Formats: sequence, structure tokens, C-alpha cells
Amino acid sequence: MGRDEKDAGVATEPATERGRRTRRKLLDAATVEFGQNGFHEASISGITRRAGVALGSFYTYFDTKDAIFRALVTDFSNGVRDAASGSADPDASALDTERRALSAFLDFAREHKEIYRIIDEAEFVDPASYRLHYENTAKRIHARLQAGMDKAEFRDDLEEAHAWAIMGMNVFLGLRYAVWADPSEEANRKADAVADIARGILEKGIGSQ
Amino acid sequence: MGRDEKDAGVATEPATERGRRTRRKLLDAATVEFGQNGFHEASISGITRRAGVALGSFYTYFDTKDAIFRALVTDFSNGVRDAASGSADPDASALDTERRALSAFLDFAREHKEIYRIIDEAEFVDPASYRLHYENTAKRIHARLQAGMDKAEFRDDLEEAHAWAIMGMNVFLGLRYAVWADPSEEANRKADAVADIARGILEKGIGSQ
DNA sequence: TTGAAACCTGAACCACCTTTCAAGTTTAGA
DNA sequence: TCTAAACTTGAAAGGTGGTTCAGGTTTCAA
Repeated sequence: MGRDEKDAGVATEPATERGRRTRRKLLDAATVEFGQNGFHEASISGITRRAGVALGSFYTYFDTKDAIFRALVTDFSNGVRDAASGSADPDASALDTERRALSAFLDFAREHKEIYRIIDEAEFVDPASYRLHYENTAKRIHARLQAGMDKAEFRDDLEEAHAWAIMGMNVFLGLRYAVWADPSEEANRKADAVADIARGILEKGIGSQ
Repeated sequence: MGRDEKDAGVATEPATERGRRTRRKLLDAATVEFGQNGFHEASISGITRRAGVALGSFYTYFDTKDAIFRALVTDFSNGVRDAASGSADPDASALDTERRALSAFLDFAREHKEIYRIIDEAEFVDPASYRLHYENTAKRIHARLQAGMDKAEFRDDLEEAHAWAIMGMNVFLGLRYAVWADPSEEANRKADAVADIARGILEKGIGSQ
């Protein structure tokens, strides 16, 4: 009590270098533990064992098992956001901007399969974060659509639902061709082809002529 | 041992009418319990309490908590399939067939939010069923695309990835506008508008002109 | 009617894991 | 160097809930 952030049950930030190192070790270990076993099968002792830290130390940094999971979801939600925004090129057409965002997302998903799983599991462990993640992502897509409309490269009646449709497309293509990627086929080559397919749908739909 | 199906640990089918009734009561209760609490927060005693049955009776019909969950996933996966195929109209255009399938799916999702959640959670509780569900669904969409290609109503280069893209679109639109439907807005009206939006994307993409 | 199989019952077993805690060690600023 | 705060440690408390089991009841075919 009286401490800055203790009241809400939020463990305080580490005050020393050693503390920051330990906290980081726990987060990294938790990524592996949750990614491999899922939230409920994962155990705190599994996390501390992987981190090479005593069981009790966990509670210096996180108040509960949920708390560290929530911290990871937030981290990774930002990671997805940065991966997409990092791929942006101001000179690209609106359609190519969309394509590049998907491409970056597929790369990210392939590199971080555990993270993909953790975000998905947030639907059950921490629904608020899950919802926030997708609502924010949809908002960013919607903003890109708006930019394309402003440049008259997209038709002018696009709305929130279009953003959700595109997001769903991207997520499922990521699930199928990045997370579940058949390791026998070169994933890089495939990812590019998949991004082209999505671009094609957005460009002209799937109708003939 | 020696019994037909006991070896694999599969509880036998009920032999009497009373048994079938009890099994059904358990499945219905489990739908509510899992849908409301999620797999891990749900308890067997919660299921039997809802079903009005003694705790021990559960194990006459299902070997484990996982087993009844798996039974539900299979049931509901078939439910989704039937909802879509039931909406089919042989006279409709390929594009309208796709639209009708989405519309039926949105209705189904709105009516059965618990089921939606249960299938989603299967990703963690029973990954094999989860994967099977989406692979089968993608296959059915792919078959519809093929039919549209045969009628020359779709362009002739559609493949598996297109089916996954469409499926992702549908699932996310279902999540946002059926499962998370704002109850203040008439969901029916909205669902139709959403189905039109998806149809529009498939018809001509999102580009201008 | 009868008896064997199917079904029902709920208390208790038991394995597992999150969280706490009191006591020791390290850090870092003065 | 010194000392208060930060950090570490691992044993054990405490709760939960899946699963078992032995004994009773109902069903149904013969």
C-alpha cells in the first residue's frame, strides 16, 4: 500500500538490473511453456524451471498465472502490429500495401508459431485482451482502406465489415500456410503465392471476366 | 474386455431407452456448461448437476472429460456443415450460393454462440478435431468454387487457398457480427448487410472502377 | 415372474498446482 | 564500507476437481 502501483494488484517494475533480467527470463520461459502446453497444462513450476529460477521468485514479478499470460498477449499483440506497420511503403499502391501487410503477417506467424497460439488462447483465458487485439487490428486495416479510398484506389463504400473480412482472410491464411505450414514445401515460396492470391481477391474478386 | 468397443477406452452405446435419455441429457448439459465456462472452468459435477444426474453416472457414458467434449465438437462440426448445405439452391448463381452459405452460417452462429465457442476451444482441447473441422469446411467451400468454375461463373484458377481465404472471411464476420453482435442493433438486418458485403468482395474485389 | 445386465448414486480418493511465507543473499546508493 | 531495499529460495499450505468404487435400483428379454 502506498506504493505507486501495488493497489491494483499489479506487481511493481523491477528496480535493479538483476530484477529486469529475471523478469525477462520468466517471460521468455513462459512463451515456450504456454506455447508448448497451452495455458492450463502449463505450470508455474514449468516456467520457473525453464527460466532457471526458484518457484517463489515468480511471484516477485507477477501476481498470478493469468498476469504473466496477459503480459505476453499484450507484448505479442504489439508485435503483430509492428510487423505489419514496419512493412509499409508510402510509395506503394493501396492494394500493394494490403498485400505487403499480409506478407509481413505470414512471416511473423511462421517465425512465432507459439505466439499465434497464445493470442488465440486468449479468447478463453483473457477475453478482453483478445477482443482488444482484433478490434485494434481491424481498426488499423480500416484506416488503410480509408487511405486507399482517399486516393481513389479503392471504391468509396468500404466500411468496418470489409476490414473484418480482410482480417479473417489474413488470419486463416496464416493459420493454414504459416502455422500449419507443411515443412516439406518451401514456406517462403508458398507464402508469396498465398499473398498474391489474397491480393487477387481484393483486386477483382473471384468472378470470371 | 472382449466387448465390442471397450478396448479403445470408448464407452459403449447405451443399451436401453433410459440410457439414451441420460446420455442426451448429459450432452445437452455439457453444451451449456462448456459454452458458459469454457472447458477448464467447466466441471463434471456442473454437467451432472445441470443434467439432474448423479456424478458417477457420467462415467457410464463418457470415459473422461475430454471424451464428452470431443463428442460435442463432432456433433457441432456436423451442425455447421448441415446449416450451410441446407441453404443450397441448385438454381442460384455460384456467387449467390456463396452468399447464402455465409448467411446460413451467420444465422447458425447467432443461434448457437456456445457452439461457436466450443469449436474454437477445440484448438486447445482437441487439436485434431479442430483441424479436421476446418479442413473439411475448406474442402466443401473448395468444391463449391469448383462447381462455379465448371459453370464458368468463377475464374478458372481458384484453388485451396481461395477456399481458406473465404472461410476466414466468413468466420471472422461471424465472430464480429453474430457472436459479438451488439444486441441493440437488429442482428437480422445487420447479418444480411454483412453477407452482401462479403458477396461484393467476391464479386469484384475492393478496387475502384 | 425372474435374474442378469444395465444403469444409478454420492462419498471419498488422490494427484496436481497455485500461492504463501519466513528466512537467507545480493545489490546499489550514500 | 555499510545498510536498507530488492531479490531469491524451496518447503508446505490449501484448494480443486477428475475419477473410482461398492452397493443399490431399474430394465427387459425369456
